[in-house]
Amino acid sequence: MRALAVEDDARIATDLTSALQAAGFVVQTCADGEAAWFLGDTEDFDLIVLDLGLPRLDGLTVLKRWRAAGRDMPVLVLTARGTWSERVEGIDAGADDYLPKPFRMEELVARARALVRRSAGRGGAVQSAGELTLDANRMTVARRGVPVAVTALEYRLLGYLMLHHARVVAPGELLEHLYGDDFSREANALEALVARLRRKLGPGIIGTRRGFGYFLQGAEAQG
Amino acid sequence: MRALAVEDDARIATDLTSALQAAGFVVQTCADGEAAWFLGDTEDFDLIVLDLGLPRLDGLTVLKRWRAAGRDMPVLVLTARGTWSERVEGIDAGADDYLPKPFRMEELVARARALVRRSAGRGGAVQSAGELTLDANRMTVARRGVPVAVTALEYRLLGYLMLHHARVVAPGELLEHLYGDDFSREANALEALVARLRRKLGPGIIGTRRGFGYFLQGAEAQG
DNA sequence: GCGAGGCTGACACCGCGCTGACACAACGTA
DNA sequence: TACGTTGTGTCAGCGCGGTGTCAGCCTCGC
Repeated sequence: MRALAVEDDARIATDLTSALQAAGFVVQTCADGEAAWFLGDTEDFDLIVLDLGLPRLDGLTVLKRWRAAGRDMPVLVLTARGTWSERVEGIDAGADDYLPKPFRMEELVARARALVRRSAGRGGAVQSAGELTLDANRMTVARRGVPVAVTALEYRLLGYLMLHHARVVAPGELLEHLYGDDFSREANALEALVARLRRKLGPGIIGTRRGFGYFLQGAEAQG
Repeated sequence: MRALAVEDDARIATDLTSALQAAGFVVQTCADGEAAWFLGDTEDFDLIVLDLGLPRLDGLTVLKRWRAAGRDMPVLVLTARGTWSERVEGIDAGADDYLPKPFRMEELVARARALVRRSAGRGGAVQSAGELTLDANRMTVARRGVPVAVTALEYRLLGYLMLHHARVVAPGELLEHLYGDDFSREANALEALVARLRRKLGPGIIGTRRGFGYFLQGAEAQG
């Protein structure tokens, strides 16, 4: 974990550094707004602790510029003045958390850890098998990175096959998953669906085991 | 946006509700820990405001149980006692933010909004995706910098889509977060809402994936 | 070579999603 | 209180995309 501590009071800066280091961060410090802005914009930090009262460039301005530039690292703001309107201002400028001086180092560290933990927990719901990639967020399908337009039903079929990509899935099971208890469909509906999908995806994606069912042709080539 | 306010003091609960509603949340309240635990575990909220002093089940316990169950919605904790050790305890239990009583409703709302935005990985009060810009303070919308007059409901729809601008949002989810548990509306209400919004914003902003839902058309047009 | 299971193109149908018109409630105003 | 205004849900209708059905062909396995 890399942390940047922006603080012009040398004593507080020292305390900050040692506290963060004790919590496992690699700490870099800087003492004025211009330098902070440059560092935060050009380098990658897992956390920034930002004092608002800074020489050369105000902390709030620095923060706003980072956010305007699309930098979204967690920023913990420190300020001497503790009025509520100040705090609202800081939060609206894009601060992730706020701590009024004076504060206990234990609390700062706890909040720092919480911020980092939270920002780490953002992942994509993208899964892939073989050449195929499904994006559950955008509901899109791609083969070798080339997007393929699929309908809702086709997507669900692919999703189920990918979920069980290591085995051959029986037509009955697929029908049940796609349509639930509604057995009004003929078995051919599934075959038509697979055919359309194959036309869109090209060969080598959906395989057939005659008499057993369908499977995703991925890493493991089934005879 | 759906918010749950857990607060046993009726007067504070009322104030909370109206403040959050004014900020565009659909608010549900409950007054004891058991009910809060159940609601937070079974339903989907964009934000939970949690008082620690609760009858039947302590707020901290409720929070820990949610986290243990893998529920990761943003939780803003309120407490009467403002000692720093208390705060550390709350944060370690999984709180995303902390506000000691007494507090200003303005600050609570600012923090609430910040939490919600942050949970989607974004910073400031002004957020944009593609050509669209939302200002959470003024509740205004602009396309390419040109302001567009939208109603409260339209704004909330856009806000939710922008919060989840990377994914396709199902109609059911939109209905739930726009109206809460009130299922009196026909699905067509949403379609009408989207239609009106599209007329105001012009084409190329709100996209449809037939069978899936709606999404914000940003830089990336889907395949 | 035969038969059954699987594939495919054509087609029809259905329902999803869009739209304009209307109804009605909430609100401000004269 | 009566009246416009505004916001929003409801309704009916419609176009079209998605999907099931069908008939016929292909192909695998014996």
